[in-house]
Amino acid sequence: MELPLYLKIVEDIVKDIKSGTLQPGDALPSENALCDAFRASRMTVRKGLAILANEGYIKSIPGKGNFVTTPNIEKYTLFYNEMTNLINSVDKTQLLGVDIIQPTDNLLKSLNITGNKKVIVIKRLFFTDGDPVAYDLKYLVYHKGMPIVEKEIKHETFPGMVSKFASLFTIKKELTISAQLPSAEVKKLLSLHSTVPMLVVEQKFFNAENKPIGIGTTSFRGDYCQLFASSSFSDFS
Amino acid sequence: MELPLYLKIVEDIVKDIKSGTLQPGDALPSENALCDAFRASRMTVRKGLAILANEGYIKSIPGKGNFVTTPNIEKYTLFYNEMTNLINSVDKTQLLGVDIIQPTDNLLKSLNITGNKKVIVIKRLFFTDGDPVAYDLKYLVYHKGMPIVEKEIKHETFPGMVSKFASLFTIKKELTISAQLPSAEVKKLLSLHSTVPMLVVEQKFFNAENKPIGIGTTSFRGDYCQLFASSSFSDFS
DNA sequence: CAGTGGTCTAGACCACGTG
DNA sequence: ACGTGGTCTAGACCACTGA
Repeated sequence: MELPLYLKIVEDIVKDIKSGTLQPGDALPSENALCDAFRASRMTVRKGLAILANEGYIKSIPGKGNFVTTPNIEKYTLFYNEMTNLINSVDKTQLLGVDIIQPTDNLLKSLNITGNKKVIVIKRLFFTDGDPVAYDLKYLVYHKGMPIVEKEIKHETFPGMVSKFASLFTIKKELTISAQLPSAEVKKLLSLHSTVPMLVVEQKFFNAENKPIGIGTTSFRGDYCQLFASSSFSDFS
Repeated sequence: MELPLYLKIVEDIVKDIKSGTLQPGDALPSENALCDAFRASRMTVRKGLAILANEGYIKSIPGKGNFVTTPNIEKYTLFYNEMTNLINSVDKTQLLGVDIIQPTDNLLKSLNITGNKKVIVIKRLFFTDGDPVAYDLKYLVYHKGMPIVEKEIKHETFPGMVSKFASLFTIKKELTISAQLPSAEVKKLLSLHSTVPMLVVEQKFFNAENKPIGIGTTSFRGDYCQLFASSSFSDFS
C-alpha cells in the first residue's frame, strides 16, 4: 500500500459503507476525529471527504456533520452516438437530401423560433453490412455561414455538426427514446416488408441561453439497435 | 459577488472555456501563475482546478500542466424507474405470480450461476388509468431468507427488491433498451389487438464480485412510455 | 536543471446548528 | 459557548517532464 493518505481515508470509509458498518443516514466521525484516527491534517481528511461526497457516498451539512447518503438507484450513464450505437456500427451513410426550408408550424414550436428564421433539413440513411438500418432526420436552425457542404454533413454525428458553430461546452443535450412503428415513408426507405418496430431516438440541442438549436430524430430498426446504460459508481483500485 | 475565491476561479476559467478564449487542448496558466493572478494560495487554486477536472473541463498532467479537455459529447444521464418512467406513472400493479424455479439453461447462462441454485420468478402487470401498459418479468438468484412475500413484492421496483438483501452501494446496474414486437403472451396479457411496438428495458444487477444477482425485463407499450436522458454539465449560479 | 503538478501540514477565521 | 463543517494561507517535500 503506497496510496496517498487521502485515498486510504476514502477506501476505509467506502469499505465501512459497503459492508454496512455505516448505514445511510449515519453520521461519520467529525473531521477532527478523523484527523486523529488517520493521523492526518484536516485538509487531507477533507480532501478524502470531498471525494466521497463527489462519488455520492456522503453529504456534508454545515454545523452538523458528514452523513452517509441513500444512493440514487435510478441514475444511469448512457453513451449515445447515432453512428456507433448499433449492434454493428454504421459502415455506410447515404445523404438523401439537404435543404433550407421555411419551418412549419410544428417546427417553429419545437425549435422555439420566430417565423423569419430558416431551418436546415438533413435526411440520411445509415447502413450496416449493406442493409439500410436507420433513417436519420435532422433540423438545424440556420445561421449565416453554417456549413452545408455535403461532404461535411454526410458522415457527421449530430454533436459533430453542431460543434462546427457552437462551443460544445455550452450545449445542453436531451434524448428521448421511444418505440414506434415505422411510417410508410420510413418503411419504404428502409425496405421493410414485414412489421419491424423502430427504436426512435430524438436528440434536442440547446445553446447557452437554453434556446433550441437543433433537433435530430434517428429511427433504428429495432432488430439492429440496442442502447446500453450503466450505473457508474467509481472504483478505487 | 460574495462567492468563495475558489469558485470565482472556477467561474473565470469556465467563462474562458465557454467563450472559446481557452480551446480544447490549450494549457491553463500554471498553478503558481494562477495563484498570482487570483491572489490566492496554491491550495485554493487547486481546489478550483479539482472542480474543473471533476466537471470534465480540464485534465491535469503531472509535470506538464492543466489542459482543457475535449468534452465527451456522447455522455448522457438517464433516470430510470420502471414504475414512474411511463408518460403517466403506474397507478396499479397486478402480481401474476411468484415462483421459485429450477433455472433453465438460458437463465443459468444469463445469471452465470451453477445448476444447484434456484431462481425466483416474479411476473407483474403495470396499469395506468385502468389500462395494462407494461409486463414486468424478474429473475432473482434465490438465497435463503429472501423476502418473497407478495405484499412486499407487488409494488417494489427492482432496486427496491434487491436492496432488501444487498447493499445498494455495492450493486452495479446495467440497462439494455430495445424496441420489440410483443410476444403472443404479452399481447394477450396487455390486451393488445392491433400491432403495438414495445419498448423493452432489461435491467441486470451485479453484486460486489460482479456476479449477476438478478435480471428484470419490463416491456412497455410503446405508446405509453418514453425514456429521457440529458447531458449534465453542472452550472455555477 | 528549473518548472510542473501531487501530497501534506498546522495553523487561522468564519458561518452554522444545538444546547 | 461549543462543536460542526467551509474557506484560506504559507509554507514544505515529492515525482514527473522537458530542455
